[in-house]
Amino acid sequence: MTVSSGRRERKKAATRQKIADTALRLFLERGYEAVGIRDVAAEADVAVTTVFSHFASKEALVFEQDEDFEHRLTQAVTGRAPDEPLIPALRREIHAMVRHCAAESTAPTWQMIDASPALRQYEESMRLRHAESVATAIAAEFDLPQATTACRTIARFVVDAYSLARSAPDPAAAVDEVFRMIEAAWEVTPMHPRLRPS
Amino acid sequence: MTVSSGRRERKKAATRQKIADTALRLFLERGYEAVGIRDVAAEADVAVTTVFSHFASKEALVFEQDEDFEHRLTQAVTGRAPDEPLIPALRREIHAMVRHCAAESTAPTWQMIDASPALRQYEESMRLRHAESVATAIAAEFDLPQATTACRTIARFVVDAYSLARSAPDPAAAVDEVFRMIEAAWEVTPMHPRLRPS
DNA sequence: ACGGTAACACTAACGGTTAGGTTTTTGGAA
DNA sequence: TTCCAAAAACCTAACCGTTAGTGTTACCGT
Repeated sequence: MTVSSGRRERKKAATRQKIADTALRLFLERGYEAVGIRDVAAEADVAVTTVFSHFASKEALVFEQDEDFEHRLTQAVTGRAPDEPLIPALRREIHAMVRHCAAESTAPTWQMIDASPALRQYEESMRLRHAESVATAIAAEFDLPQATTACRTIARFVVDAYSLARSAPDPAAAVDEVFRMIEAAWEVTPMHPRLRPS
Repeated sequence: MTVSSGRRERKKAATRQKIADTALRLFLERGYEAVGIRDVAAEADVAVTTVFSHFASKEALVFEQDEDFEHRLTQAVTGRAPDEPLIPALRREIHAMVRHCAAESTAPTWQMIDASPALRQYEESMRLRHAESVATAIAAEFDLPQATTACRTIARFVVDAYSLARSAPDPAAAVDEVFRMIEAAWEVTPMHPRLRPS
């Protein structure tokens, strides 16, 4: 029933992937703004409406698999070692994300993103959505019924760290610098267990 | 020469204002997405191209005068009393801005903004631009040649405070809560004069 | 084999935005 | 006053992302 075992789903996934691959290739070849949705659809040999049935917008084509960064962040919160404090766990994950953006294979894509205001704006609002998820995960971690202002603030600061680091001359050092500040902010929070022994 | 006496500029400003007023009125009457640029232009009795020569986008019509929030923030940094510390000055200004959004007269506009994803996204990226200006102002205040990561981080946190407070149940309390965290972050920054006696 | 439904296609449009080129208004100089 | 250059506004026609409406095909469970 739910496991409607797979040719249909495989074909759907294949179509989606073909669209994403084609789009990214064209964007890198000719530049993001120089390529229209109609170009992508034609080159991928699908209808324009099919493109939009797989991706919510032109920008979403670029951030195809990056939507799972949200999952990695919430996972860093809920799935960390039992004794690992929250902030260092988040720092590790942000470090990994920043490193990934600078990696050989993905670097041209990120340069393209940095060069396009539309893409930068899309990424920022994507990160804001992610921050809300992180806030919820933090709240759950501390048995709060819902995300408090402190949760949401820490989450926001964490995605800020990513954003600030990416545009810094030394991204890794910037992550550490921002996280020193986040750690300090965290310590004046009701959630910080500074009064609880072990 | 530069003072090319004012009728031209006054007329231009008047046109701009008429467009902005008409747009806001229509948006509030019929809803933001239900009103097209062509409607605004017709009602303001100008051409569509004239609208776009005064405003960069449809969203910009709503944030007409809010561009000067940027000025108020940088002013809070550079124009504060000689002995007033940086963070409290910024907190005062954010408090004022949040209060302004909840004011009787502007409340419907802000409700409209909250109801429209396009407007919320536009506002967020506007605030990010503002954060960069604030970062530059902070850097100048500490005789830095350019904005460091710490400057940019504090600036980002400050605009986060605004954003988080606006969506909190008690905005004023939220500003204070977030600023307690910002203050803590500020104190672990190289710029904090904790080692300098008076 | 069959009926339902998910995926895809096609056409046509909508709405924000811009390019092109023209007309009107304005400020200042002859 | 008269005339000119520049600014402001206009008009038309499109471009491009996006969506609605309406089929058509391919797959899945029965």
